[in-house]
Amino acid sequence: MYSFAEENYLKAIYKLQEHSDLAVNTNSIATSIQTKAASVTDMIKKLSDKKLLKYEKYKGVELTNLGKKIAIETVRKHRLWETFLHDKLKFAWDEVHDIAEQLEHIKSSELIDKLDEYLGFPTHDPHGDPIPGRNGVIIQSNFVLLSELKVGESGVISGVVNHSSVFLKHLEKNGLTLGKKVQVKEIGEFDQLVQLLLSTKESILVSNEVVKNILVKIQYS
Amino acid sequence: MYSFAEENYLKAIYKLQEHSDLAVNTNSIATSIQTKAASVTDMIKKLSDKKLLKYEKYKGVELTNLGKKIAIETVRKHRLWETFLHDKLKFAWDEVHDIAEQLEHIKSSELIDKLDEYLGFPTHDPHGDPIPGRNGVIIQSNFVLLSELKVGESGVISGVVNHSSVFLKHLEKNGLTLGKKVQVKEIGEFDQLVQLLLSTKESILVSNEVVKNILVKIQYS
DNA sequence: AATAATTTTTAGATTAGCCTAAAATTATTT
DNA sequence: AAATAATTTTAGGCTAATCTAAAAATTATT
Ligand SMILES: [Mn+2]
Ligand SMILES: [Mn+2]
Ligand SMILES: [Mn+2]
Ligand SMILES: [Mn+2]
Repeated sequence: MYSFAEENYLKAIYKLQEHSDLAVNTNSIATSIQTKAASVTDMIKKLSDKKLLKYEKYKGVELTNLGKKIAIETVRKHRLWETFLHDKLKFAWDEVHDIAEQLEHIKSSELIDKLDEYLGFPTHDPHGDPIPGRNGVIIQSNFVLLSELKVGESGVISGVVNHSSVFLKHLEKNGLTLGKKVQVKEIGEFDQLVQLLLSTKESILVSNEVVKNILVKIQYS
Repeated sequence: MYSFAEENYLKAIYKLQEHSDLAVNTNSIATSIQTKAASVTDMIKKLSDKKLLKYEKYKGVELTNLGKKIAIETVRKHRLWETFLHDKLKFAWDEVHDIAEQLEHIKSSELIDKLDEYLGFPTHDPHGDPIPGRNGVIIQSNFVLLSELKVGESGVISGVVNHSSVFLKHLEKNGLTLGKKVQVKEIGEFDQLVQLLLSTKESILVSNEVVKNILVKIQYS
C-alpha cells in the first residue's frame, strides 16, 4: 500500500488541481504541504514511477486515474473520521482536522465502510465539505458565498472556505454554525461590514472577510 | 512524541517483562516483533538514550518508569480501539487486532479519553484483556485456565490466552464466547478431550489445546 | 579449562523522506 | 534579444529504521 507521505502528496495535488484542470506546479505543492521544492521533486518522481501521476520535468504534474482514486479515498477517510470525531465523540469543529489528518492513513477498507455505515452514510463533514462515496463519486453542492447575497436575501450556512481554527471558533462564538439561517440586512457602504439577521431575531455585525468565507444554500422565500 | 516503531518496541518489551521481572533479552524482542537481533540492538540503544529503558550490553533491557508509561498508554489505546471496533462497528473479535495495531499509534490524549468515555469506560477488551485506566492502572482479574477446572466445576468465559484468528474463530463456531457459562462434564482419560456443558444445555467436545487457552471466572454454585 | 554453540553487537548497506546549496531551465523585464 | 528574476531540478547529505555478514562476548558442553 501507499505510505502516509505518498497519500498526503496525492491529496494535496488533488486539491490543487480540483478547481482548475491545469498541471500542478512544484512550488504550489511545496507550499500546500509545507515542505521544500526539492523534496517535492523527489516525491513526484516516485509517484510518477508508481503511475500515480504524469510528470514532465519543469512542466508540473497531473494525477492519473489511479492517483485520483487514492486521493479521493484519502479525502473520504479524512471527512468520515472528522464526522465521527464531531458527531460521536463531540469534538468541536475546529478540533477535528488535525486528528483526522492522522486517522485518514489507517489502512482498511472494511473499517472505513463500517464507519460510514455507523455514521449513517453522512454526505457532508462538520465543515460542510462533501464526503466522497465508496465509489469515489463526490456530489457537488451548489453553495454560494454569503458575500454574494444582496441585501434582503437569505441562506442557510452550509460550509466554510477558510478551515482555520481561529476562523471556526469565531463563527461558533457568533452563532454562525452549519444549518443556521441568516438574512443579509445591510452592507456598510464605507467598510463593507455586514449586518446579519439570525433566525433567533438576533442581529449581528460581521466583517467582509467573514462573509467571504461562509458558504450558504440560498433560501428563496 | 514517539514513533510507531518506538511504541511497538516499548509495548513488546513491556509484554515480555510483564510476567517475569527479569531483564528482557535481545533475541526475545526480535522474535516477538518479527525483526532481526541487529535491528533490536540499534533500537534499544536509541530507546536507552531517550531514557525509556535501561540497557547494559549483553545483559538485556528493562523499561524505565517512563518507558513503562508509554507502553501502557499504547496498550490502553490498542484495547480501547479494539473495543470500539467490536462494540460499535461490529467487527468480529478475530478482526480487531490488526486494525488496532494501526490505531494505537494515533497521537491525541484528548481523543483516547473521549473514546474511553464514548465506550462507557470499558474495563476489558473483546478478548477479555484488561484496559489500563487514564492513570495507567491495570486491574488484574483473577481468571483461571479452563483446563484447571475439575469435572463438575463451572466458570464464565472471561478471556483467551491465544489471540490467533484461527483459534478465535474456532471458539466462536463452538459458541465459546466471552460471558458464556460452561461446566466441565467429563475429561477423557485417554485423549484429554473435554466435554463441556453450555448454559443452553448443549454439550460440546473440545480438545485439551482449547481449554488450555480459555480463561474463566470460576462460578461457585 | 578448553572448546563449541549461542547470543549479541558492530560494520557496512539500503530505502524513504527530508534538507541546503548550486546548477539548469523557464518566465518576465528591460 | 539580452538581462534579470523566478522556478525547478540536481547533487550531496542527513536521520530513522531496517537488513546481512562478520566479529565479539557470553553460555554451555565436553
Ligand atoms: Mn479537514
Ligand atoms: Mn494526512
Ligand atoms: Mn490486540
Ligand atoms: Mn503497533
